[in-house]
Amino acid sequence: MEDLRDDRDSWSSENCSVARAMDIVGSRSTVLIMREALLGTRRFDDFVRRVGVGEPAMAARLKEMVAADLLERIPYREPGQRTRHEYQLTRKGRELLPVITALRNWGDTWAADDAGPSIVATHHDCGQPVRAVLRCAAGHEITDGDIDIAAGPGIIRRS
Amino acid sequence: MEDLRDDRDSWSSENCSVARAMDIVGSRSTVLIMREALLGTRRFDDFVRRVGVGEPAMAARLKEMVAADLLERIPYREPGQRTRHEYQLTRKGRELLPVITALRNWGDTWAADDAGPSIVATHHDCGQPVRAVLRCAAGHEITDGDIDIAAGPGIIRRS
DNA sequence: GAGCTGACTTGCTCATGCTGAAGTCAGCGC
DNA sequence: GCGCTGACTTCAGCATGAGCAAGTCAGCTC
Repeated sequence: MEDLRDDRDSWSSENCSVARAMDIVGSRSTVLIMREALLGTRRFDDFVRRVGVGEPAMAARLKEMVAADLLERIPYREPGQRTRHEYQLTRKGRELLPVITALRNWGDTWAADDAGPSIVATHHDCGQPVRAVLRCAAGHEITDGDIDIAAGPGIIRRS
Repeated sequence: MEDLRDDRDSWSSENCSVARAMDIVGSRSTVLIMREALLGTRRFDDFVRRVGVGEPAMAARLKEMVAADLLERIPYREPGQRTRHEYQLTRKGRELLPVITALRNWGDTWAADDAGPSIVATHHDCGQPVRAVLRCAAGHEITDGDIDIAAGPGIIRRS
């Protein structure tokens, strides 16, 4: 199969999944909210405190994220309390875990302070640290540079 | 080992690798420049055309990325041409491949148009598609939710 | 030495994201 | 039925990012 990189100008990146993903989760606060949500945070004021963003910004971000179907706004009720709403991850949101993990791995390696990473994700079954790695469908792990770029069905060729 | 999520308020996210990574590669255009760089683009005007961002913004972004050590500005000379500069990925930049790949996978699943993805990364050796997956150091693949959060050496406990 | 081209820079304007302070609003506890 | 609390909203105001148009600058070609 041809490697598309050999003729990068023959195709456009109009239909680019990376760009589309960035349009949805491209802002710093959205990513940090996802980090918190993946760590289990659900309530408005916890998000505000833990992400370190102001209330107006948080309200706006959460509204966007519910509209984008990353979070779901669900009513709940603790005994003796009135009904409130919490923000739960949808499947679409939960599937950002590899993205956040890859970002955390990279930050641990290239942007951590001397003390090292503050948190480590570990495999529940064996306790070993978890990382985002590249793997092909045949099960081979990818080491630097073993990748070709092939055309997918949604490619838009330039005239 | 305790799961930190059980007491999320006992530690702060001051020293957060995700936030630090976002401070460096958090903007849409930076990510799209990384996409292009990982696809092999090196020259200023190619970046401008392929990323679809204006020249002033591109010049500013590239300068930032060189300062952040994601790219290196290297002089080169084609025969009959004068000396120019190209932008080559550093190791720090190349190691963002899992992040971009995870983002592309997610975009393919959740934000692609009906035609499907426009490009597919394949393993050079076997031709199978490549994905970013979570794996622990013992080699187990992580399926949804098998993750604990443990304290790392850089954790900052709240007083 | 005039023109061309690639790689920027400058200047201006618009849009977005965030901040801080203050206000609103809905119920449960009393 | 008054106050409290959690969850917001409203209102300036600032900083950043991006767009477009135009200008600059170096050095190779002719």
